[in-house]
Amino acid sequence: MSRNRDIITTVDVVILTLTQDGLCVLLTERENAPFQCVRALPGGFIRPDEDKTAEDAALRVLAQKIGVHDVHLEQLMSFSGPDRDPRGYSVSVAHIALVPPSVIPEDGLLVPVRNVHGLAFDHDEILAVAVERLRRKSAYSSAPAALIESPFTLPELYGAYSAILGMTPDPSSFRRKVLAVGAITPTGTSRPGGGQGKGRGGKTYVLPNEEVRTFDITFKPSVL
Amino acid sequence: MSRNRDIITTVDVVILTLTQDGLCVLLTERENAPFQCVRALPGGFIRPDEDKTAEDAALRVLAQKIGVHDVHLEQLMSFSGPDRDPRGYSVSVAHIALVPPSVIPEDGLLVPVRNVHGLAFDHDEILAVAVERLRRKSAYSSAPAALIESPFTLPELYGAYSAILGMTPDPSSFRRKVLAVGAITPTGTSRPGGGQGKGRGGKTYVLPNEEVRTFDITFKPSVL
DNA sequence: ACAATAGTGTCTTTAAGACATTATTCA
DNA sequence: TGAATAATGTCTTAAAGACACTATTGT
Repeated sequence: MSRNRDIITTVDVVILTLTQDGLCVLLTERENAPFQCVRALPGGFIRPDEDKTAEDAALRVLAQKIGVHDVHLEQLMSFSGPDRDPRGYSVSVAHIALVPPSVIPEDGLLVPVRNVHGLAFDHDEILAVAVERLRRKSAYSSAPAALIESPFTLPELYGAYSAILGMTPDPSSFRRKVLAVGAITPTGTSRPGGGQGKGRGGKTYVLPNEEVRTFDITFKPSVL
Repeated sequence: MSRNRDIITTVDVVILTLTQDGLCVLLTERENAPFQCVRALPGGFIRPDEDKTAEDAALRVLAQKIGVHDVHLEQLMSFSGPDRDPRGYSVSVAHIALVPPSVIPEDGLLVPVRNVHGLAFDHDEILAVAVERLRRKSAYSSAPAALIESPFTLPELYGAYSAILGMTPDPSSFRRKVLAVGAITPTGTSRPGGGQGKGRGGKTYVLPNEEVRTFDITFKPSVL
């Protein structure tokens, strides 16, 4: 009979970013059993004498295993059960991080989420929950701004929303709403040369306090 | 040096309901150390050989310790650290349940949340997070309907929203929105005698599928 | 009949969708 | 100068707030 203290406690992190290939997740290839050589979310054991909290454990794992530092983590949810880890009954506290592509290390295994399947453990499910959470949150917050380089132009931000929501809000309404609600703050400077180096340049913005703001309302698909 | 498997894994449940005294939480008085005789949220160890998941553990604890059955649980978040439980480093997966008063056992320790303080462990904090979550969710969902007896009349539901949001939306707009969005379904029957046995009776409604629905929009305070 | 509560109708106001128009930059 | 993109303006439409009004029930 297994005792409570035989339960394995771990953390996993879903690091999401947005590239030309759409929404991507940072994965690792497992070096050891179980699931050796299989792709997985970055994660590891909680070390009681090193980690004050599960979030600390997640930050430590990111720094040690994949060289990602100083990211804002949010707790996603916990996953538990006897079968999710072959080593035994486990509880994993999953976290989510929204980062711009520049935070991803050069040698990082960044994969478009639509191509991800067959991850180790129950990481396919964790990823699905994370993506679902991001999509929901994007409809009523500035979350997509956290996935792109800062500062950014309004058309760039619009593109991020469109990519994540899978729809195109009316550009004019989009501007009005995002600016009215104070979700982003102008830097005062402009970027020459538009997105692809063509056309008019755009004013740039940043997230105030690097923080994602929530709105009162939800973006709906435009008819166009 | 402590090993990962020395971590204690538990569940805690915040059972919320709405009475004449406002939002209330169901507590227990601890029978054993630590925190003997101190009030706490219902909770207990995850038993790997009995509980398939943390949620199962929470349901088992509710059934065994306080005689609450068949409630819908939602995961709140996990709390972890070396100091939250004097027995050692612990991870607790906290859950939240929204129930009508009738689900609370006769001998249950039901306390208005505004009077709650000095709970065992970090349960004050867990309760605060749960209440915050309920308040947020109430602004864009039918969550308050889960806290009152079903079926209910529209004025009763309106009262639930007002109590939880701490504001009074315009009653007319409230009706329009709640009905338009299909958040509640009419039973076809009416209740005689109004709320306090006076005045006109009201049509009654239930949550479709007993499920809380989310809206696209947010209730704002009316000027009145 | 009257008091009390439930429910409806409609005017005003706000804000979103649609889309034409103007502005700026680079080749 | 023209192509490409950024930004603004304005008309229409949908929906929320305000609030007067009607409806139903119990005493």
